[in-house]
Amino acid sequence: MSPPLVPRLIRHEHVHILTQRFSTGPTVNKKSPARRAPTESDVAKLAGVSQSAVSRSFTPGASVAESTRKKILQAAQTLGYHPNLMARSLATRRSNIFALAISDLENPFYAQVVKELSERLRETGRHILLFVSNPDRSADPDLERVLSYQVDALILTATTASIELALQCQKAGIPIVQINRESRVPGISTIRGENQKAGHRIADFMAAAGHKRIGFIGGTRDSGTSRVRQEAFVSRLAELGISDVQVRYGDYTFEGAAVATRELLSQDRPVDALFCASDYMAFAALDVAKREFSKHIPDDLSIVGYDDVPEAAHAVYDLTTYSQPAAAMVEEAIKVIDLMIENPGRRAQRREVRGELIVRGTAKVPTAGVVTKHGKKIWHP
Amino acid sequence: MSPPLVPRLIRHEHVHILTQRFSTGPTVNKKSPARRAPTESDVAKLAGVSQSAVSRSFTPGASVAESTRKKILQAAQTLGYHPNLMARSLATRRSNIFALAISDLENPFYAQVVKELSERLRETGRHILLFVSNPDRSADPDLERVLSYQVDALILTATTASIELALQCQKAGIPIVQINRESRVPGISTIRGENQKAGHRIADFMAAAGHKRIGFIGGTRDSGTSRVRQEAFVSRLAELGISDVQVRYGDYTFEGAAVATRELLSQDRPVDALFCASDYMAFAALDVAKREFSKHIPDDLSIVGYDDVPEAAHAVYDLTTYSQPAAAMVEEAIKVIDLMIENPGRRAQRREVRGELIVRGTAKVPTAGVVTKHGKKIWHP
DNA sequence: TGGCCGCTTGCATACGCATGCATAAACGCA
DNA sequence: TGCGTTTATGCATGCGTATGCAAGCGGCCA
Repeated sequence: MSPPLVPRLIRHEHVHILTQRFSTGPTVNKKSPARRAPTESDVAKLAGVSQSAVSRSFTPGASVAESTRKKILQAAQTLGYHPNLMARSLATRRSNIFALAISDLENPFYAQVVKELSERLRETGRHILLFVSNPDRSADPDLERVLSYQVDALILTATTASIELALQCQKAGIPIVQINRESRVPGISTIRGENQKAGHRIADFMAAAGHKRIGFIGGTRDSGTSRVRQEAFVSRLAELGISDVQVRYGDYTFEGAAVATRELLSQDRPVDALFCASDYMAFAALDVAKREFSKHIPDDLSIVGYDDVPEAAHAVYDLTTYSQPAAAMVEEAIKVIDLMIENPGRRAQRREVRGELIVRGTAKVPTAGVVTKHGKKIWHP
Repeated sequence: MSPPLVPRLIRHEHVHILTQRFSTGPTVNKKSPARRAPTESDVAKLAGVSQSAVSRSFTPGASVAESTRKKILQAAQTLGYHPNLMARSLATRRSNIFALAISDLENPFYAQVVKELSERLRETGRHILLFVSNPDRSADPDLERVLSYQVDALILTATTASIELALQCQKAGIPIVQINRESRVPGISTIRGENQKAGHRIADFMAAAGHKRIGFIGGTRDSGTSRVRQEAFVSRLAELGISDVQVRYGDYTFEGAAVATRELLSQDRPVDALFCASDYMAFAALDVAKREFSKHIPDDLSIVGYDDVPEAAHAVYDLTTYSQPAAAMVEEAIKVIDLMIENPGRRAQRREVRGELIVRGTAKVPTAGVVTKHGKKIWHP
């Protein structure tokens, strides 16, 4: 069964991979790479205490003498012990894992949401189990799995979840929060920006700047967020006597927005102001307008975005936009979740996070109404 | 040793009920929202079989009669049973969770890596536990936690891991793979693009197009990937008689690259060709060059990026770049990991994923060497 | 000195699932 | 019909941690 030593060594030198193959087999055993991880019992043995003492040493607020805890931590250190969170979750029925379902990762706003969420959760020792879904496919079959992983909560953003899933989660006691969505699924809490107010404000802003022929580039046709912004925008413009509003959809994609912009600028009487339902799409619009239509911004065309992603402040974009602070939204989301975890019977919440119309260089500015707040110029008539 | 059967059952019932009481809150109890999730035992009881039969029904390849499996699945269905993956992980010592450590989410390349990885893993029933790290802080304290979650593997990208962490993981039998990094930490497998070849190729390309005064915008100063590209690029240019190469660092950020570009274009004799170590930085360079310096691209200035992110193909950028296919890299990474999981003794692997110099509109094209491959124009002299 | 109290510690068991082993059932073949 | 063989099922136990309960221990006061 075990070949003589010399051939094996020779083989090792020559055929690297082959020797490696044998390393797990029953013959070779030089340094047992898959040693099992130390457990609390191992630590206990080394420290001369019981397993429960070790457990308590790792449980904040548990009753252990300082002296023995020290001894135990010492032993744990030398063994390289790390608590097994799977086992802990089993016992405590709490995983400290949040599921995050998302689809639009290329959009910097959502990248920021992920980042902020990860940061905030880490502060409290929790982590993210990621579900990236395809925007054109239902995320449901995937999300069913959150019921198997015993996640403590489910956060949805740029994704849909069916009512059935919501019900199942509710039955399982898993709080659900959606960020930046308007849909009102019972049992799902909602954190959103002030979509309606923003629509109104931007309409006022453009009208006050003297624009007459205005365009709107929405996200997808079934996006509630986009719809609310659009409706508020269009209706307020109508109140102001501007009823000729061109609407296109960019599907929240870069290329889609570029196409929409081309359409809006290729008409006989092209628009002279454009509200895009996301900064990401506004960037595309900006590029198309400047490069393909040689528009001078903002003299020939005003562009306003939505989100105020970090890139919007960069000199190359300098985008006028309505802010929707990802950090604040994430914080609210976590607050709501913690509330729901503490208090399971609680009803779903709806919260709105405030934003401002940030005045930068891509849109004509009305003569009045610009004020400075926290170092930023905002329009607040 | 074993107490009579009846008392044990009673006690069991008591604990059970108490837990329930507390979990719903002691006061209200109208519709018990936090009902405990059904377990295999519950399903077993309903189906009139043993718990192990249920377990086997959910284990592919286990020995169960088709008739009873059907009965069991039926019972599971009516109870709304979902296997508890924490418990399963405990028992099998496999979580089907991969840890992904990442920092540069705003860079579309990494967004794509996340997306592809998520997609591929889902196909085999695995998921991502996300660790977003701050680029200017060591990810280590955070990554220690991967040892607590019993992840099956650790994937690093746009992040560093210390040798200590690598050793700990190795001891725990957790494979580590880094994507798009050049550092040679023993025990960490590596998937990378052809950084060196790319540096050479782009140097040849620019020289052949007649450029004389050339710039390079690297990532961070300590990025191995960037360094390899730079060294290959600079040394090949030197061989070709071009020794005047300006080097700046954009820290892989948009704004950083914009600043670097301004420097390179503000000089007395500004560069006429620019190689950026990532597309994301190239976008910034493009904008600065066009908007702030009114450069006509590519007549006044050639810009070449690296990565070939989806945006690079968009009409508004139309960026000439060296490709580094995220999907292929992710696939290799998973292959390597699966190999290491199957075969724990295995040595770390280093694999290189091929790319091409994709010819688009932001750089002057040499008279010879352009061929079409898979519908893309590439430079292959 | 005796008794009470508070702090530590260990014991036993539960968490939900997987799996080796033994047993029972079904089947095939002569 | 009888026996060997395969297949299906249940039992018992283990995975690593948390925690209620009881016992031990020391201190403090009367």
